[in-house]
Amino acid sequence: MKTTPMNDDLATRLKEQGLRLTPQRQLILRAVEDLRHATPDEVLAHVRSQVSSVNASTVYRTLEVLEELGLVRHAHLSDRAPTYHSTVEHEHVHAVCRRCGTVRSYDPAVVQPVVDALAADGFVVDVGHLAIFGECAECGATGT
Amino acid sequence: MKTTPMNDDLATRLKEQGLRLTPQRQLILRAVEDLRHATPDEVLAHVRSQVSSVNASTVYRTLEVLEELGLVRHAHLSDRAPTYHSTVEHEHVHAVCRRCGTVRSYDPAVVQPVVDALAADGFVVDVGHLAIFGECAECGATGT
DNA sequence: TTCAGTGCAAAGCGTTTGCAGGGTG
DNA sequence: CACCCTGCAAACGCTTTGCACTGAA
Repeated sequence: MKTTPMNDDLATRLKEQGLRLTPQRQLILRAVEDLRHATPDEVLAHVRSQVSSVNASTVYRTLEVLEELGLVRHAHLSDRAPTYHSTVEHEHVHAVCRRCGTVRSYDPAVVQPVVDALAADGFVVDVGHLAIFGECAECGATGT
Repeated sequence: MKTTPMNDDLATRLKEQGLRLTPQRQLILRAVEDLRHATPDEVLAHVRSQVSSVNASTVYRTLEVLEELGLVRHAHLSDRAPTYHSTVEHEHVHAVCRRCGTVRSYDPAVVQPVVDALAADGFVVDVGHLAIFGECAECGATGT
């Protein structure tokens, strides 16, 4: 198994928690990074394309661990499965077109006014989790 | 069955679409209004507390119809079931504390800057669907 | 050698669907 | 009296869980 910066990070954080470094955990983290935005199912498929026989429950359990370690994050970009992405990328806000399903990423600065407004109330917004639904330019232009 | 303004609205809109006014549809719409924010399951329980034997599938099908008619809306305030609310109330944005689960409603004005920013991109935000996750003042003050 | 991690299978939860009977318009 | 709507039951998609075995440290 090759060593990458992210892998070192994984190994370190796992050790801190008394957890173990396994091939599955490395592969699943790599899959999330490669796919950029992926559901557990897509992660499973990606991992299986490299190594046979990885179980779905392992993917779910691993994504949970990786999220606790702060290496991945998830957001709900559809009514169905959640979407995971690596925290190596910059934090971003998702805008999802409900008509065509396209996901656009925006800089967190876009929602800063909202964050500030709610902060006045003592509410701390989890920007990375934010999903904004609506209709994109292409779909809107096409008319209804 | 009593007649209310909302019920008249329901009857009218159903007729426009060639659909039928049934006791179930009236009860389910009323339940959503009474509960303010409710999952399909909670709506079902509420309706059943008044009339026995209403089926879950009827609730799902009816909520879908009511949403198409523009009488109710839904947002995803948890990782599980969606939450429905009546459109009689003013449109509002939801802020959900991930720690205690409390849902706070905010005026859409709070997110206007975001709406404007994305509008510059041709993206039309569905404000009513928006759910902002984070941590509320009480939970934040308590420390981690 | 220990105990965290895995695969497997079954169950869980929320939701959808096919069908036949029932009630609205 | 046509046909929309309902209840029922089964199936569905995604996720979680219990258990015994495996393998990392």
